Amino acid sequence: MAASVKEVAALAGVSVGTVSNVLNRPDHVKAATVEKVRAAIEELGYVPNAAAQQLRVGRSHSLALVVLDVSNPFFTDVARGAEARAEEEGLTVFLANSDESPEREARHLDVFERQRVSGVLITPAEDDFARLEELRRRGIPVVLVDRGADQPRFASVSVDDVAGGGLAAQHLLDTGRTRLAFVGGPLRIGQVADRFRGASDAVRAHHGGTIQLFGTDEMSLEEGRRAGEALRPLVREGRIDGVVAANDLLAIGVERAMLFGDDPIRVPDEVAIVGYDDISFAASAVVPITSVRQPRGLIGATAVELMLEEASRAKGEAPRHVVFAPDLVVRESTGR
Amino acid sequence: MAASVKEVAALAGVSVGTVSNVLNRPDHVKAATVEKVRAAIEELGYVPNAAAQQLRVGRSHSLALVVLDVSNPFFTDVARGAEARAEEEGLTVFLANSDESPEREARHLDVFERQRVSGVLITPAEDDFARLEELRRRGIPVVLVDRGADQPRFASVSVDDVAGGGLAAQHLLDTGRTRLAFVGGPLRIGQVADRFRGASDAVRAHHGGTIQLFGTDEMSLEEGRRAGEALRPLVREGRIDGVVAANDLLAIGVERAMLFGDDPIRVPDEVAIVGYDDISFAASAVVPITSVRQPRGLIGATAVELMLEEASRAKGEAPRHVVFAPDLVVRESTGR
DNA sequence: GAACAATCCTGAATCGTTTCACGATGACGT
DNA sequence: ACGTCATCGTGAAACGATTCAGGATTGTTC
Repeated sequence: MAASVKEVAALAGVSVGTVSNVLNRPDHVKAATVEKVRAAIEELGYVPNAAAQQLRVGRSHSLALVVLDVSNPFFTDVARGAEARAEEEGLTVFLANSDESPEREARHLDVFERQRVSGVLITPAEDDFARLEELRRRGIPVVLVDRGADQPRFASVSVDDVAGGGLAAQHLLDTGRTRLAFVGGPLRIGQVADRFRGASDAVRAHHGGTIQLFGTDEMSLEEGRRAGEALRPLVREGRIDGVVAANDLLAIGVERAMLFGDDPIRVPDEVAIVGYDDISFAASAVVPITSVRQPRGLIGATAVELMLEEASRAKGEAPRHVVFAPDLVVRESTGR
Repeated sequence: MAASVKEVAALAGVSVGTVSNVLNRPDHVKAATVEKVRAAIEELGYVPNAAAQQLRVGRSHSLALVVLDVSNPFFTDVARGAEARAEEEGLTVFLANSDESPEREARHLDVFERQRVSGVLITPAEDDFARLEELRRRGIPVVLVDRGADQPRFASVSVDDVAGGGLAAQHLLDTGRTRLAFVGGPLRIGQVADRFRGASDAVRAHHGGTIQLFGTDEMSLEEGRRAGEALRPLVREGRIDGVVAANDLLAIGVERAMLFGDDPIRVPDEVAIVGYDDISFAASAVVPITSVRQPRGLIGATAVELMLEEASRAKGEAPRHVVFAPDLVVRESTGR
């Protein structure tokens, strides 16, 4: 069906090798010949067969990005950053969604391994690195994304969640709130634990500050609302004046619980709220929410960077770990 | 680096043909041999090279899904549906994001054509079908997603937006609201125009109903809020008692404008609101919002179906168009 | 035990590209 | 006019899997 170099060569009256040269090193070929070949390519609508190229060259000009949830803006921004950086290298990014399912993740990895992608950037659904070890042993560079700063065996790029939690709490302390609540959970999620630790440390370092943990089962708007209801009386009694939420959905939920119902609690006057992730809904909440922002695009770009490094890393060298510092986007929910 | 059939064959003491047979038609091979080969595959960690397979077989067991925005839940659900259906056929779905940019779209299509994907499912960023025609001429089936029910030359799967607009308005009429407003725009977006037309038709068919258009520049929460502010006095004066929004973000914005500020307007008592798309935020709005839902997973699955049909469609047959009817999810924002 | 069939396996050809050693051509200096 | 160099182009080999005509082996039947 589709034309091949052979047909192009025949039409242009040259050999297949020359067609290939026109495509890959036009300067090695006389201008007139280049023109002839280009014309033939045009006429036949020739499109190189990636499979043949890859078979010959051994590598595919593509890399895989396996994320937990494509509909999460965090990951789509990471993907955008990765695509931009990859494009500079002439690499295509295949985006795959594991939906937090180890089975789906495994299926995707299988496909990508058969595809001989030149690297895998992944946020693993579980803490089981056996499959990834295997991939690496077989020569496919692996980079952990938003995970694994503590994994000596893999390169990784992540964000310092302890620092992020600290940033959120410190901001509240700096603006005069001293009786804080941390809303988030479950604590077995590393990110949540780190954010809580960072917040606690900041409060401990501040003379006279306190922080209470309000655990949640998941990081949803509904759970945030529930936690907010529980917080209401404490705020009324003056025992809580600032809330650090482990993500923005929780923060929005907490804010709603405060604002609604009879006897509304004013934000930020009676209670200030800080979220985490800086999703677009944080900025367009009823009272726009201050939030901790992660450098998402940069994370993606760096992951590609590390992947390239891994590809050429010497046996002895240790994989590199990049940890970014988050920053704070201040909005009305903590204003005065 | 990676092992090939040849090495597996050598280790198992058989020919390459036999290894291939073990992989593809195990029943043509003696059980004992199968065992030997399997063991060799295991030992070498052999993974078939997709490029070589594809080169030989001619087709790639993959298809492309090019969407306008991966972070839009509509498309991620479509993708999920497509993946599920594709998997049944042993096909892998490559998800690509055009970000509404024709250039990015073109780049992706180039890559996919080189990859010889067995089909392209796409929501085009523009109404320029030249590139898609070309793809099809070169033997790659193309299916338009959420577009092109009016394109005689391409198969398509979409949702009846006229019916959806009608559904929304009819529901308001049925629950006793007769003085409606339609919020949405710009009207040059086909979907918006269709939804408005559907709503208008329903109102016109209802004795004594009216509907006013409130145009917006985009379909965002902020624009919804703006429109809501403009609607407030009309609601107060009793000249509007129901709102049909062209999407859920607008509906949420309108709701906020009603609910907040001094002198809140009660939803649904004073004004009822219907959104469109049924995004998760619609259900978790302050007053959960009634919304028109599209069968997203089904759209994806059907797109794959049509792609398969296209692949085997005879020259004379016309491409098929599937149009789904949306349905209504009733929530408190239109309750009594 | 010869003839024949069934079963199992082999090995070469093939897909489309890139690569590379080497041949052809022409230009230049002497 | 001849050797020397560049410059261009050629054509075959290679990548790894699949396919298929046909060879080898085993089993069955009279």
